[in-house]
Amino acid sequence: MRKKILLPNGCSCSTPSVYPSNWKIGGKSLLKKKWYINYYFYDPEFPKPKQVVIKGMNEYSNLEDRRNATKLIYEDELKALKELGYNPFTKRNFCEIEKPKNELHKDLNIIEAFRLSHDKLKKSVSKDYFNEIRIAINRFEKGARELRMLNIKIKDFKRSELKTILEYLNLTDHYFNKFRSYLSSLFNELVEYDCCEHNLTRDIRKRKIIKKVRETLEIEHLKQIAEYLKEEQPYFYRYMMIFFYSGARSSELLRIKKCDVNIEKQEYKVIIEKGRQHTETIKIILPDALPFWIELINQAKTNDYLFSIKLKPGSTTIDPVQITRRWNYHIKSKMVIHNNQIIEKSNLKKDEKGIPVTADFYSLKHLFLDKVDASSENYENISSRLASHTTPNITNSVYLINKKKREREKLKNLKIDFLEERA
DNA sequence: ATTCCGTGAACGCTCACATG
DNA sequence: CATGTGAGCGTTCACGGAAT
Repeated sequence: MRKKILLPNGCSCSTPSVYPSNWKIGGKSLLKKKWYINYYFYDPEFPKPKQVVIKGMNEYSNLEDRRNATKLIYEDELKALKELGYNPFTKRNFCEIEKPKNELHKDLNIIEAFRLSHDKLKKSVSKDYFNEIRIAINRFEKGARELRMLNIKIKDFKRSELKTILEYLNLTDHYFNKFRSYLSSLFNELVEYDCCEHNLTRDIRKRKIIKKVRETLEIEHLKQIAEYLKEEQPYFYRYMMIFFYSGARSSELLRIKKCDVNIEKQEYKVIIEKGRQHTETIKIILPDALPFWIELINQAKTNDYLFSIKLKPGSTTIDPVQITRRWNYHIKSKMVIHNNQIIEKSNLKKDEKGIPVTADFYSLKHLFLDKVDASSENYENISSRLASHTTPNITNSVYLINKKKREREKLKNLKIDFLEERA
């Protein structure tokens, strides 16, 4: 009996034989015969073996050529069987078939399943959110590892086990809930791919959160800070004024290019990135902010971002986090309130203690928006209009577009006595 | 030496929808 | 119409490198 040869994917074959058997040494009379290579292929998925016969060598009528051809065919066939996983039943090379390696299936362990599921979200969620989920999975994996729960298969994963891991992670209430929602996104995918029956997170209670009030500043103090920044950090001051008067997010402002701004119309456009759709939105420039915009535009080249490095026009974008850092660096860590005045910490006398400035930059936006609403009795909810949150339904309606246009025209004339020195 | 910027991680807030 | 949920975007902190 010839030896069986083991092949990829649990298949095997008999050692191919060549007819005539004395093909290597026989004389010219062999040329009268029809040569062939013969072997049997075994695939556990098929009940009977398949007999394979190859005859390509017979087109050579010279004995040497036929021998060589046979040898080549023989070697090629073996190579195809062993290395490419050629399967005579399916006529495909098993090893070259796109493996469902990246596919979700219920036998994956929980972390593998989470990671694959996470990968599927890439197309539909923001970069940030995608990243946050990745971070959450990392942390989850760490917990599961420490609890020796890494090897649980996704199909066997139990609510109680999920709960155990989550509890073990010692998350704050808020982050616990966030975590829960990250995992929920993952489970939604997993359920769709039949990896599990339910979205297990749904059965885990959310934790109660106590809302904190954001610290803010007195308007008077903010004015003083603005004065200070005007002298010491004019670019930051300029940004701050535009930010406050715009009602926009830093992430939006930092993406604006010179060509997005139309000074004559008092308008600029921003791109709001939500999911896959990036929506362009027109926002207006309030009269009080106009000088700052003009200054920026004059300093910028056409393709410049208005707020690049150092918050000056330039060719690169910067991370919105820079705004917070500036605020921390220049205000929070340097300035204190003393005798109801904002002063530099270093100017305090020895035994004097100031009240630290704790308000964060963003909280001041709310302060300002309140002010906007208050100073514009006629236009209720101006601030949300400034922020211009749109929904798809609204943008689709011509009537509403015109209405929005009219509203914008009104805003263009709105004056607010914010941070204005009065004579 | 000081200032600024980038990145990863953790955590916080809130709008816009879906849901009931 | 109130409430829950998903998603986007915000801050804080630590570390480290580049520019000035």
